[in-house]
Amino acid sequence: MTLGLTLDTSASQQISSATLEIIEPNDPAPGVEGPHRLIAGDNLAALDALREQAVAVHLVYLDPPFYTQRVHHRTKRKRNQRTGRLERSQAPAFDDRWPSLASYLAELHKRISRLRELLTPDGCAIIHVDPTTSHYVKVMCDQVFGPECFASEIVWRYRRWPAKTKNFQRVHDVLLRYQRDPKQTPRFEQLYEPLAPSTRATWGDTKQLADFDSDGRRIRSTRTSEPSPGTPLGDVWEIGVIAPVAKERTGYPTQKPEALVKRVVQACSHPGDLVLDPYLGSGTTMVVAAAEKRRAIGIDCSSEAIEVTCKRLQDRGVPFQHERVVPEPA
Amino acid sequence: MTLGLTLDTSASQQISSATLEIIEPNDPAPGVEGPHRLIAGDNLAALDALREQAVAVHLVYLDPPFYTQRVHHRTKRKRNQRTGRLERSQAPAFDDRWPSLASYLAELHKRISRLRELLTPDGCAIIHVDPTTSHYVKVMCDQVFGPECFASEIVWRYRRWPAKTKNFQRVHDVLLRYQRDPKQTPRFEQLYEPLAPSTRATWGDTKQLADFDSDGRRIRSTRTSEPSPGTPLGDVWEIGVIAPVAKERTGYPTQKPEALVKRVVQACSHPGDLVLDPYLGSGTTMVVAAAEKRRAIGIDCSSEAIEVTCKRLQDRGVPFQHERVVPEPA
DNA sequence: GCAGTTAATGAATCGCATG
DNA sequence: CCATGCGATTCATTAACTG
Repeated sequence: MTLGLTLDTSASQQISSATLEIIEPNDPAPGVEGPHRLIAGDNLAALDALREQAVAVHLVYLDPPFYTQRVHHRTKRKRNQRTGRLERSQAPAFDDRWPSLASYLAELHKRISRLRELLTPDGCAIIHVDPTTSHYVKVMCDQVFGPECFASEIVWRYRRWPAKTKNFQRVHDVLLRYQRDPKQTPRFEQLYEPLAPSTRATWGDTKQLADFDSDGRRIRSTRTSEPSPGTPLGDVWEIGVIAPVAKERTGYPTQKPEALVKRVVQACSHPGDLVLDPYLGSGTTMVVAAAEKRRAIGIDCSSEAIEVTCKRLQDRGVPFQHERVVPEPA
Repeated sequence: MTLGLTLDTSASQQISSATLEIIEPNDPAPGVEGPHRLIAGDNLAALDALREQAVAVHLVYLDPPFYTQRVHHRTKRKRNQRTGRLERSQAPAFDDRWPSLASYLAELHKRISRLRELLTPDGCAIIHVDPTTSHYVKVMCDQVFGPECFASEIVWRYRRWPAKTKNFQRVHDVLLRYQRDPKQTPRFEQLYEPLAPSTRATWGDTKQLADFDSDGRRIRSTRTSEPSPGTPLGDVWEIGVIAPVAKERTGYPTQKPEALVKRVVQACSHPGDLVLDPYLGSGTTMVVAAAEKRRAIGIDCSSEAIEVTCKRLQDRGVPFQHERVVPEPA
């Protein structure tokens, strides 16, 4: 028995020779290495072009389609001038239908193989999936990175309306984190979360100190007066989904909360670093990277995605360079 | 590329012909179908023997070794009579070292294939793993049950002493739930968890009701006066690990909290049902099943496990039948 | 201004109607 | 009869409004 399925990855190695054409240039701020780049077009070709440009990224966050076998739509709202009523229109944003799980994984494999090569040795990639595909994606990623490069399975726990089902409500997504080189000290900024209520009740808000007797045996810990920053952040994150009426909501489907991406960016990169998102969607990664003083490259083939992101970056006053993938004739 | 690894499962089909010998019989309580059964010996042979007996179980919970590549020890505490000091001794409990991940999965595959056949059509199996092996185990289980039988990835989130690492703290385990037959209405008892604070603040403790106007358009929801039981239980469970000094602690390694197993038992079985645990360990499943008025079968090959469980059941006044696997000469 | 109240609505799943 | 689609369900959350 082979585990599950066989992927044809022979095509994974063929490098395309597309180039990136600058539609609207933008000069980086003084002292910064380059501008934010928004790239419209196929991410596979774009990644090859970035390799040609010897781009080195510190963090990749990718939120690929989840193998839902559905087309996802963008919702636009408009107030009807005559009636004064809010009206909604729908436009297809991306197509998540696949012939098979194997074909889905094969396409993802190509992208992840290339992403890996763009990473700095201390960089990492974070792949956002859901618990119906996460296991297959993890096994596939172990092949790309090596199992020893697997760093974390992060669980994003959210709250939402209940579904009518004789099963436990599905209320989590999964983020797989891989390091490029496990021998390097990873680029990692320690974040903290609040102490558990039981800990605060017993120990207050100051650090505990483990104590040992003369035989090296553990004895009762002592309270210190040094304030505790909280407990080091775990791999289960409770962050709300974007509320239906929140200002943050763009109408782009599958939009992820800024709070989630912000945590990824803060923990896995430093200010000035380069962050890449090859499935940009509504542009959350670029918005967050800019706010956190990182430099961002975002890629998406959906014109709806590019439109939403452009608008969002402009609204925030984030300057960026707009580019386009140009396939090279063979 | 094949995904990860190839398992030799040809041996999985060979059914052994072991029998179960009753060491100490026990009559079931009146009106109950049979006694709790504690079976010492290899679980593979025991499962074959249970099949011979046409045993049908409603729920399987299994907590197999996690592929830690270590031997795990039981800690015994004793007060030294002369010095009055607490002294700890260690005895090997189980060996979790494997030649390869493939061999680990192959052994688990054999057990899970047999477990599946013992399940009632509306029954389910819950496999407790950790996030370093869960993905491979899920892919393997998809082969045994069929991917459409996968019901839930349950995340057990616990709190513990932080480790010093340049990574997110690992604070979760994974429980994979599979149904025997997805066309059957699953045996599932709806449990609830408290409403989110924001919901209570806005809506109070009563149910909301969606409203629609005459055109079928959504209008504002109304408050009802019917009290809400809470929100249907999700697939992320926050349950504390057993504290190092808790009464519940037996000294057996990898012991799981009763609260965790209780939730599994309450949600996935009814009173009077038969619950099976082929990696019994400290006996938590039998203790919880008995307390929840379910009937239990526990199997373990470790004499330390059997000893701990016997003591624990006796301390709780739970009567049980003690049996032993007797390999049949070929 | 601030706090408390009210309004608006996403989207998972089941069950039933429809083709 | 099987596939498809739509209606019903109902927490969770923030924005807007009100006193």
